[in-house]
Amino acid sequence: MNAGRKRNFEKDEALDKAMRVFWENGYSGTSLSDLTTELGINKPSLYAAFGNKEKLFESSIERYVSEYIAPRLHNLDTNSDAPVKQKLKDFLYSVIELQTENESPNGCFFVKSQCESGSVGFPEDMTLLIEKMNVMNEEMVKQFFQSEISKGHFTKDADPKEMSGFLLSVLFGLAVQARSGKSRKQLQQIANYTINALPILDVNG
Amino acid sequence: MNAGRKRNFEKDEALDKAMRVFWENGYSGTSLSDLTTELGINKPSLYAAFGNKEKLFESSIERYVSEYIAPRLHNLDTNSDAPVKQKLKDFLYSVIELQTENESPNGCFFVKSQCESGSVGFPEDMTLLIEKMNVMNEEMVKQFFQSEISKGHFTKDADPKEMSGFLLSVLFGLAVQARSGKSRKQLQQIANYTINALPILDVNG
DNA sequence: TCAATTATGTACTGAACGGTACAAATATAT
DNA sequence: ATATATTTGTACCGTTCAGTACATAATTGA
Repeated sequence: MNAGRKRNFEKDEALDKAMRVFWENGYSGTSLSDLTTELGINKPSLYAAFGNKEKLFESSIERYVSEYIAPRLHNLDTNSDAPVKQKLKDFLYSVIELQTENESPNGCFFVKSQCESGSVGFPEDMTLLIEKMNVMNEEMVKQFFQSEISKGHFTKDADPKEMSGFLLSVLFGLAVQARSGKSRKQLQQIANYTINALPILDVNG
Repeated sequence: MNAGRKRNFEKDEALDKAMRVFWENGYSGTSLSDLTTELGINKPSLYAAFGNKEKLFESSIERYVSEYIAPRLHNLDTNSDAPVKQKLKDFLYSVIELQTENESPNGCFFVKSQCESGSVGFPEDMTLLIEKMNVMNEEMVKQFFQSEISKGHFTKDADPKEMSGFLLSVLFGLAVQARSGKSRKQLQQIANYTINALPILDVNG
């Protein structure tokens, strides 16, 4: 163990709280006072632990993606041998659940950040990071469709790129609607409608 | 004509510029310096003409909706007796054109504001205003589907509420994707895919 | 025990924030 | 001409911003 006084907060807990503050208020909408108040620590501790506001935001969004997005995408790809329809429903419903959970802000932190990126006060590095993560997520969704098509679960002329673009649009749209207060049930209706709109070949043919 | 010195800028032009600044940077991401620099006027003139930052934002979003959104929705409802598919394509394509125009910021000012609303620095009045406008837009899209269903252009079990919720989700999603730099062509593909996913009854039966 | 190391709390920095006071400039009405 | 009304430019207000200096407190290794 190294010498020196012990930190009297859990770094991981603090990061989790910071993520929620940014998720609620965005980067430029969040002040250091907001953060120190919510995290219950003071500025020197925050800077020692996380660098600065920008670095803390980057850590927050990385945490969001690895904790909330990546597992859901991974589950979509590897979720047993359930029918496509069920896989998609599980995936969309779990995203909707996340977007409407009472313990965390409405909507999607990642979508909110995409909307904020490109603004003057939004650091270029953060925009690039978000872009990179977005490409990775797209790739995973595309691979899912590719795999399902190759297994014969979609009509033969189905295009994985088109379908992933379409599904991501709906997902992003759901996030916006969740942010504006739409109920879980309303979003689930949209999800159901979306799934039914895909050219899925039923197990029965 | 009233007495007093003449204003040496066009109020409407200035509002248009302000709208674009907010559209690009959001409410909390825009400072008064950003505004006065871009508008080419100084603060006392801005305050005399538009009240304050909050009022100017409200005027900006009202202008955005009345200038860019409302006409497109109106056109969707009244666009001659073209086939539904064509009406929807015209509508979605014109929205995509707006979201990817080089002369204005990428994405949709309205969607960006919805994502920002609910944040601590975002005035309650503005959130309510946006909510109200959102309900109106939803209503117009729903009425379009209702009307088209009653004309027999959709399958009989089609639900106008579900369909409008779905279409709005895609629209919002397109805005997010436009903001993150997707090309016009990519967005048009998604639009085409969406239209084909709707249970439209072809003119030929 | 005591030097070295790390975290904490307070108090501060210069810059930027939203907003305004006030005098000079410019227009109209009489 | 002159009183009145309105806009403009400058210079300022108090507050908050992100970030830091520094002294004190707590922990370790020797």
